[in-house]
Amino acid sequence: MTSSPSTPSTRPSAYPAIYEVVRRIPRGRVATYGQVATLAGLPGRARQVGYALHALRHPQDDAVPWHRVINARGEISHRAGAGLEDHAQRQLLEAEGVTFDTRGRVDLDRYRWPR
DNA sequence: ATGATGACCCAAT
DNA sequence: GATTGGGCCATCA
Repeated sequence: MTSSPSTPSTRPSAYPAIYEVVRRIPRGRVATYGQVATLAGLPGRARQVGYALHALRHPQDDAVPWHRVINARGEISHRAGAGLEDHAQRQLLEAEGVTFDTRGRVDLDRYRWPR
């Protein structure tokens, strides 16, 4: 792409690499924040991944399936005082065939991507 | 400019 | 298994 002259982060969503990786997660699979960070070339910066995803404002993103990103425990992470809106992520994953155990956790050995 | 927060992670206890 | 403490760095007040 003909060079992008440094593009200083003068505005949010300055993580094209992160969105690119998330976009690459196949349907019915999940990835952890740490994985996305590493795959995006930001090893150890898992927090920035979460921040970047939050910048999406959870719209109906088919372009960036944010719901396929979960934490390293296999659980869904959300802001404190999570309400009913947070259940959306679980429902979206279940709709893709991802199962949750009684504790609300996903079996990462089975659904983690890449394999 | 500093200080506190945060869709996190990991090792040690 | 649960808790504690350190690390990472962009964004907000």
